[in-house]
Amino acid sequence: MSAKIRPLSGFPELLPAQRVVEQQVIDTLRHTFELHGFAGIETRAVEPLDQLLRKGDTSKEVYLLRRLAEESPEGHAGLGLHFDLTVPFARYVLENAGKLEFPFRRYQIQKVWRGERPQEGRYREFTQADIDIVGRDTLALHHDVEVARVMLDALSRLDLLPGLRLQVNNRKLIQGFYAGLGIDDVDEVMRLVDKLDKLPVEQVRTLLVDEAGATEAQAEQVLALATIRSSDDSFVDRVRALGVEHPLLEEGLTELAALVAGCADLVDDRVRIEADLSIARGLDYYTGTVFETRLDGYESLGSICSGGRYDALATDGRTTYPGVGISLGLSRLVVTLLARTGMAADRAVPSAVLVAVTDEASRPESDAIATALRAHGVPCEVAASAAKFGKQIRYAERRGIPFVWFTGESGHQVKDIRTGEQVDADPATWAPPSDDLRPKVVSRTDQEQKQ
RNA sequence: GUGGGCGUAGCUCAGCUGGUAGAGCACCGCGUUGUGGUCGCGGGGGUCGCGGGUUCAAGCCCCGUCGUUCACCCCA
Repeated sequence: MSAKIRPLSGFPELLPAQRVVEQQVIDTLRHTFELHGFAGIETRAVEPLDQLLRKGDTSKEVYLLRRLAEESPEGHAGLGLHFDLTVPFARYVLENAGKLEFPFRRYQIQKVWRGERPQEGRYREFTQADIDIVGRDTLALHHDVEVARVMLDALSRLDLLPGLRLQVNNRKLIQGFYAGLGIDDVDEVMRLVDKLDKLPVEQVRTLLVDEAGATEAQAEQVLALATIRSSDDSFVDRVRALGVEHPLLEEGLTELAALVAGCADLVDDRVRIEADLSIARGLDYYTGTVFETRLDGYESLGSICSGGRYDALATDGRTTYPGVGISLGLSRLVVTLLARTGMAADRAVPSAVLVAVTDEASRPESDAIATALRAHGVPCEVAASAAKFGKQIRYAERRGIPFVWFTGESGHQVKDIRTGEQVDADPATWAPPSDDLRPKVVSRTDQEQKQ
């Protein structure tokens, strides 16, 4: 192990005090998902290559698996690391269809891998938190509303986040509108419209005409649709005012209006929902509702939480399992937030107490004190060495441990090293204030107040 | 995959027209023979990413390479 250690970008790793923050987010997500009755599952890290590549032009993103001494003609095992949790979930549903109850609601918080060129918020290994609901043959629209509501609830509970907005749209609405306009290359137009948040309108207009073969009039209407956004169902009238007619458009309008209305009661100043008719999503399997989520002040990150309705992702040829889901980019969110705000836990270890060791001969007595504290739920550790008490206090201070326990001729005493206050205490009953029991995340606003 | 920026101590960086590698912070020790933080004094730490070239002489110039970072592509 004397080889030179080099960092590897795109595979983010956290320090202990940062991991506390991530763990807290994971705990909140799991708690929220379970409150809504979603079952937790984990799928294997690898899928057969043909499964992974069904999704479309993602082949260059997939990490292949091979043994060092691979001898197969292809030179690999035909397996790849999964690059999202939706495709493996679709496979899982088909494989276990006979044992699952539908509609099946599950959450899944796991690592995924993509062969990306890393940059802020883009990693080669990262964690996603997905919720999906899958039905057999049919899945009612109210489940689209449900996944949005669950994720809004989860985001609301993550009070370390800045303001954000869940942007929703509907593929039927877009496709119906484009069909009503007589546009041929619907996918290409959607792809170009998706660039509106990066390119100026005029440039997108030019691209629509030059690359997607739209007429000037069609481009005009496409852009008019894409600029519509509203936090209530007023977008419906604005779309109708454009004068385009198509049955699919009507269906999309109805669905989107129901979705926005169905989430209205969960909105507050920090967490909002908005119909944004420029949202299209690149993935081709979405068939109705689509979601994206943007953090205020973090627009360059892109979406931190995306998903949508997919009516045909999972099918065994005889039965189709339509689904709707949404995926939170946990790493994108947490790693970026940590880096930009310096947010972290107030201590790097769980210990609330450091039990001092007077000399090595009496270490068993210190161990016994620690055992007594743990017996009633106080996380603690025993000093690593019987160094001078000043050193032991510094040991605690460096780690952010708020209390040090001393045992001497005068009996047991516990010292709050932040105030210097030292009092008599009984290891069988003493506990720190509940605020000090676990590491606390120093929140965004706390940090701003300190500065 | 395409294009640009940057690699000097654990961290942030300085290093002049090439001439014997520096600062601050952090870390360790002592002052302080068993209760920290302040202060003072002292100390340990660097194949200047790596390889080659030019030169009497390269951290500095040239080429390559690796790493990293940003933008594009795509996406969580």
